[in-house]
Amino acid sequence: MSSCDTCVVRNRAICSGLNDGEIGALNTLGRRRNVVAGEPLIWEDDDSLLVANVIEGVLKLTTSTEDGREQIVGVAYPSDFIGRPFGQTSSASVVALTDARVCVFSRNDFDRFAREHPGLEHKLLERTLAELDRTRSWMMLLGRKNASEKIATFLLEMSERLAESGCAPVLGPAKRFTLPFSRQQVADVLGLTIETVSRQFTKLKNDGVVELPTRRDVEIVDRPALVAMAG
Amino acid sequence: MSSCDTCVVRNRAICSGLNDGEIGALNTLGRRRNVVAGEPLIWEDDDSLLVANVIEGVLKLTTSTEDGREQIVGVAYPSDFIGRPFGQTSSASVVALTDARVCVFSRNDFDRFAREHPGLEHKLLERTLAELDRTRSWMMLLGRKNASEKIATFLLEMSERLAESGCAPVLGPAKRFTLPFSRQQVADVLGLTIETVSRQFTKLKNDGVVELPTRRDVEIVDRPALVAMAG
DNA sequence: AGTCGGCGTTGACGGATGTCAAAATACCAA
DNA sequence: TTGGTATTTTGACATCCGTCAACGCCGACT
Repeated sequence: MSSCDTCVVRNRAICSGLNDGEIGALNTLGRRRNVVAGEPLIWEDDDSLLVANVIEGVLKLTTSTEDGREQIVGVAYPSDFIGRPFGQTSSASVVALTDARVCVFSRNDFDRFAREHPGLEHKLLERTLAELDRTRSWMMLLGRKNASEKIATFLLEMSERLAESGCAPVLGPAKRFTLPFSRQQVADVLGLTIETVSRQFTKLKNDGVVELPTRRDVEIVDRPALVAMAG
Repeated sequence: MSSCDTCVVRNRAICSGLNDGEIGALNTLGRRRNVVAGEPLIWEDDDSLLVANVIEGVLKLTTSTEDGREQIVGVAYPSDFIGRPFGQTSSASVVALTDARVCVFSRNDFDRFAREHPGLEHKLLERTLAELDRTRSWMMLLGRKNASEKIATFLLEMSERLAESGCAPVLGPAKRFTLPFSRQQVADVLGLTIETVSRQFTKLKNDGVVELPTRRDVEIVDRPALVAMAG
């Protein structure tokens, strides 16, 4: 039996552009792989050897300078596609933030298969265009927003992205959620230092806008205030 | 006679994925349009009504906050594709920086045509993936680089992008070029203020790294220094 | 040529955020 | 529970860059 038959992201990932026969063919090329939190899957500037669909978990895409500064340039959730097809090298590293399960393909196999299946390429194109939109709006945040606007925008985005994963019908943004990021990683997403992130979180807590029961859990108490802060 | 026959970007734009018959069909959907410097072509958050290929000139893609802050999130050169196919709204405004000539299509027409021509969609996918790579490396700049690193990186990128336009065989980065940006626009690309940009330019000039014969012209005198500064 | 207006430069100053260091807290394993 | 470690928080201080204001330059137009 094809493992695609039981895949929870079958209807949301780029595979949804394929019929049953095509899925079967693609299935022979890919394999499931578990990645534990903190483990890298793809290295920046390495030959782009593999691509993958995220089945479960959250991964970060990062770029780094030689002197060790890091910027998180993307976050991959279940059903997202990662890796760089049709190119020699990957421009970002991919590292699991939580334990994750992915469906990996060799880049060469995937490229060949995709070129023969326009439906798959179309889904990938739609996804890539959407990711580009999202990335561009993040550039606005990085270039033009101050620390408190960055934090507010970040928390609102998290409450939306982390709610989407459920299959429930349109439940809206989550009021309470668990961040897949450490404070340092939040800083790496927002182009801030860990100290600034920490101070901003403390301020939001003191102002009664959010509650922070643990290091990773967030409860949004005053969403309108957050929206106003996000700018 | 099809205007595509004489199009200077015919072999570099996404149209290069089409044969002569297909080009003829696409040609009936599109029309040439001139855009004068400063004129907008697409508005942020508007219904995405048109897409286009850039034939000549340079255009900026921008996003803005309600209170008027602006971030340039992309720059389109000849042969680049602009607009948002397969989506309802565009996430960025497009405004000409120089007088420009574009080949525009209604989004609906283009979407329909693209879905029927996988070769075109493939070219668009490759272009979108490359643009996403470029955008991500720009996020690193916005989030983690300081003013002098930003300026150095910017000038090096300009010297490469502005050299590419020629048909000459691999002439390498330009030593001397004319910026399509005002100082304010450079600031909007880099997430800085016009004053900081101006001071950094002056410093580079005083240090003998560049010469600035006019407000728009740049000559790179000490490229290795610039590369070292770019981080 | 003279004048006007936009753009760019320069200076003085302040504040937001980074840096460095220490303390506190949460998490984990025994 | 307890101890140990990594993470986070907090504080003091430094600095880079933004803000505000004045001035200068260059091109356009009469």
